[in-house]
Amino acid sequence: MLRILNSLTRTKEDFKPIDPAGKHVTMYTCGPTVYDSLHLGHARAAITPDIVRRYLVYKGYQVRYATNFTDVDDKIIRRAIEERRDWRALTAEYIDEFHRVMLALNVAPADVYPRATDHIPEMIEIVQRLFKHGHAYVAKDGDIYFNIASFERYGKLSGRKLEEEEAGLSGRIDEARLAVKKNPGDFVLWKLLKNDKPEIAKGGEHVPRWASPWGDGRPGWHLECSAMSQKYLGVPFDIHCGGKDLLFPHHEDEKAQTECAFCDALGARESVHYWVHNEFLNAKARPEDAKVAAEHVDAQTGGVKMSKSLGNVRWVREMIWPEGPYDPMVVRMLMLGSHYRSPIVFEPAMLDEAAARLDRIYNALETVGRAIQSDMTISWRKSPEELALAGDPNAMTRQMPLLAAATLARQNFEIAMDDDFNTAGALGAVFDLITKINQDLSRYGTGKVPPGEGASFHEAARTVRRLLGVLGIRPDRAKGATGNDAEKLVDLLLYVRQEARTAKQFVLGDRIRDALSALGYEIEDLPGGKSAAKKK
RNA sequence: GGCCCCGUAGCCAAGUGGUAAGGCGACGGUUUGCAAAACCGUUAUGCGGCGGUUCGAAUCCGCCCGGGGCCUCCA
Repeated sequence: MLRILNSLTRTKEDFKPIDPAGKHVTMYTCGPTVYDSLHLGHARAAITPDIVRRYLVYKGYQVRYATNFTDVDDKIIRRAIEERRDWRALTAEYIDEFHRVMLALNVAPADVYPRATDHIPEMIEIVQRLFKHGHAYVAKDGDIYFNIASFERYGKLSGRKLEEEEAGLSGRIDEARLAVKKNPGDFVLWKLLKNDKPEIAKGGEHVPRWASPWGDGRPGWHLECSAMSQKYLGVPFDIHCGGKDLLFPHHEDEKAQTECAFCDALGARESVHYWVHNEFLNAKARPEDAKVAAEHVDAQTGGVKMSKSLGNVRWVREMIWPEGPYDPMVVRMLMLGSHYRSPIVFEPAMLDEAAARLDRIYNALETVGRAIQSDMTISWRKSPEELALAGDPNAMTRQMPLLAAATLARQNFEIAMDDDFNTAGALGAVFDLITKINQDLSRYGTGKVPPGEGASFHEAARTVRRLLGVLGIRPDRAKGATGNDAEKLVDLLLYVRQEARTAKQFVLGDRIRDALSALGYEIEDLPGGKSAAKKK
C-alpha cells in the first residue's frame, strides 16, 4: 500500500484515488515562472513529481498529469522592460528551454502544459464566482481581493492561524496596500493596471493587460492554478505537487479560491486530496561568488540559498550535456540519493559521486549484456523459471539465488517506494541486486556465462532496467555530447590499439590509452582482446 | 515574534520501538601485460549532548547545543 506524507494533515496517509474504480489518478504541479533559465532547484521540483507519477504508473494507475507555466508575473514584466523585449517572446524562450531540459532529464511529458495567459477568461469566471459567494471584494483602490476571513478553513494547509499571521506581519508589510484591504492577509485576485508599481506602470507595451468587468489589468498569481487545475483535472483532484516555498501563501490561497469558487459542487470537501511538497536544494557558496556575503553562509554546512541576488545559482544547462560536463542522468541520480522532503546542500563534488553511482549501474548492465549475448537459450517468450529449468539441473541450482535476488530487489524497492517515495531506499535495493549480479558474474573469469546459464542474468538485468525506469533513469549509458565523427575516430584508435596489443606492443597501446584518457575517454579492455571507450 | 523541519562513519544517505540499508572515498588482497571494471576484506559497540520512559531507544518524552525553512508573488 502506497503511503504519502500529506502536507494538509502532516501525516502519512494511505493513498486512495478519488476514482471509485481506483484506476485513474489526477495530478497537478506548479510549474516555473518563465523569466529565466532553470536552476538545480527547478530540476528537483520537476523530478519529484516525475517520480511520483512514474511510481503510480508502475503501480498500475492511469495518471492524468498537468503542469503549468506562469507566464504573467511582475518578474517577467520587469525583465521584458529591462531587455526591451516583448514579454511573449521572453516567456516563449524559457518555456522552450524548460522543455529541452526536461527532455534531457528524462522527465516524462505532462498530458497538458497550460499557460496562465491562455486562461484569462477562466480566471475571470472564478473571480465572478467568488463575488457571487461573497468571498471577493473591490478594494478602495479598485483592485479585487479575496477576503480570507470569509473562508473558515483558511490556514489549514500551511498550519497558520489568522491572528498569528497578523502578529507576525507587523512592520513588514506595505502600509499603503494594507490600508485598502480588509485583512492584512487578503490577496489580490485582479490587479488594475493603474495600481501597478511605478516601474511597471511606465512599462508601456511591455506590460500585459486584459479587459475584465473590473477594468484593464491582470490576474493575481494564485488564480491561474485554481483555473487550470479545475479545467484540466476537475475539482477535486488527487495529488498536488510543488516546492515547499509554495505552501504558503500560494497553495493556501489557491486552495481557498478553488474551494470557495466551487463550493456548490464541493461541499465541505477538500479540493486536493494529497499535497506533496519537495524540499529545497541549496547551493554551497563558491569562492568566486563574490556577492555571497558572509552573513548568508551557514557556518557549519556552508550552505547558502540558491538565489540570483547572491550570485550562486547553478543553472541546469551549465551542468549537463551538451553545454556542461555531466550526463543529465547524473543530475537525476543526485536527486534520487536523498528523500524529496530532505534539504540538499549542493556542492559540485556531489555530481561526481552521483556519476560514480551511475557508472556502477551501467558497468554491471553492460558486462551482463556482453556475458550473455551468445547464450541462445534466452528467449523473451519464456519465464526465467522455465529457462532455468531448461538447462541441466546443476545450472538451474546455480541460477536460483540470482533469480531470488531479483525478486527480493523488486520487493524491497516497492517497500521503500510505498513509504512516501523513498527513492534512496529504493536505490539501495537496486544496488543490492547489482552487487549480486557482479558477484555471480565474477564466477566466470572469461567474461562469458556458459550457454544455458544466462537466463538468471538476463532476468536480473531486466529487473534492474525496469526499476531504473521507475526512477526515471535511462537504463542505457548515453553516448555523450560528442559528434559522430569523434566517435568514429575513437573507434579507429581503439582498433589500432587492439592491433598493437595483439602484437604485444604495449608501450604504443598505453600511449593511445593515455592520450584518449586525456581527451576524456576512459578505456576498458574486455575479455577477448577488444576494448570499450566511455566518455568520462 | 509565530509556525515548521533537521543533526546517523572521512563524505552523501536510508532507517521513527527489536539491536545501524546502500553509495562515494580510503586502505589491504584477488584478477589484469599494465590498467579499467569486478570480486573479497577492513573503514559507526554507536546515531549532536545530558537526562527520562521501556525488557529493549537512532527511533518516544524533557531540557540543552548546533543548523535550516516559511511568515504577500521564490521550485
